Amino acid sequence: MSFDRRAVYVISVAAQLAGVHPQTLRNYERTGLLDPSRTSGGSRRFSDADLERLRRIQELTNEGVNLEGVKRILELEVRLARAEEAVRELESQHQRDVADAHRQYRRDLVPVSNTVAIFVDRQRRT
Amino acid sequence: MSFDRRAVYVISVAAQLAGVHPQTLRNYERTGLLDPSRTSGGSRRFSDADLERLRRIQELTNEGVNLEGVKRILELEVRLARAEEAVRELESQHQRDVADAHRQYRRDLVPVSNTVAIFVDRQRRT
DNA sequence: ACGACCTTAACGTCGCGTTAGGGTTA
DNA sequence: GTAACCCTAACGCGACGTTAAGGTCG
Repeated sequence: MSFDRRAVYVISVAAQLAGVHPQTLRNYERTGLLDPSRTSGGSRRFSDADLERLRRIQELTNEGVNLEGVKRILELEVRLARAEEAVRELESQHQRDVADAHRQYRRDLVPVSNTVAIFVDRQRRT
Repeated sequence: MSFDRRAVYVISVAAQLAGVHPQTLRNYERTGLLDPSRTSGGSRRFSDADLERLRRIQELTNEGVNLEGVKRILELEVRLARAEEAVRELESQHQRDVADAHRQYRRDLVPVSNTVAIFVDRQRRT
């Protein structure tokens, strides 16, 4: 569930872990689908995040989507996840804010209809 | 902005309007990308909605996305639009509900701290 | 009865995964 | 020094737009 953010896999290992030809990974980088970091010597190093993305790329290409399609789909999936997260966030915030509004009054308010006399001291108001 | 929902275009006209070979439209239907209605005689009839979708398909394929990718992208775009609409809807509903909560109390409640005496008639409560 | 529709199938191009060849890093 | 990395380029297969051939609707 939690990833090591460091880029640790050389291309052959990354390729093996994803069941892909190493040259395929170079192709993906060239077309902008992946962006692994590099050592000072110029070798690629893939992170867990790169691998996760790579596996999603594999799923999509195996299902017949070409690279241009994969690129757009991944972007749309990110945007969709953000929007759905925003919906969940708004829904819970809605609950809280409405409940707070009620609580604020229930704490120290009394319905006028339930009182026989009220004397308001407006001077004391801030 | 508003479309005629009726399917009125024969395949040659639809193809011409979208700048596409008629046979391409038959391919799109076969792969499930379009679903024009049919006359009793078996001829295809395309609606404005079909044409709108067709133009979006053209945009994507011209940009290098293959048909499987187009199919998924169109679906994701619908889901994204729905989610973003839900966000807007929740935001305005939030405003309304919180304001309503306040209004409900302001109409007939008075802060306890601003009164010098309250006599509650609990018998009258429903 | 002729033109536009229908279907299935063949052709051609292009994207992309793989392989090959030659040079550099560890 | 050898094994794995780097790059560019060529090969091969499959997807897809187009064309072709033959039959049916209006």
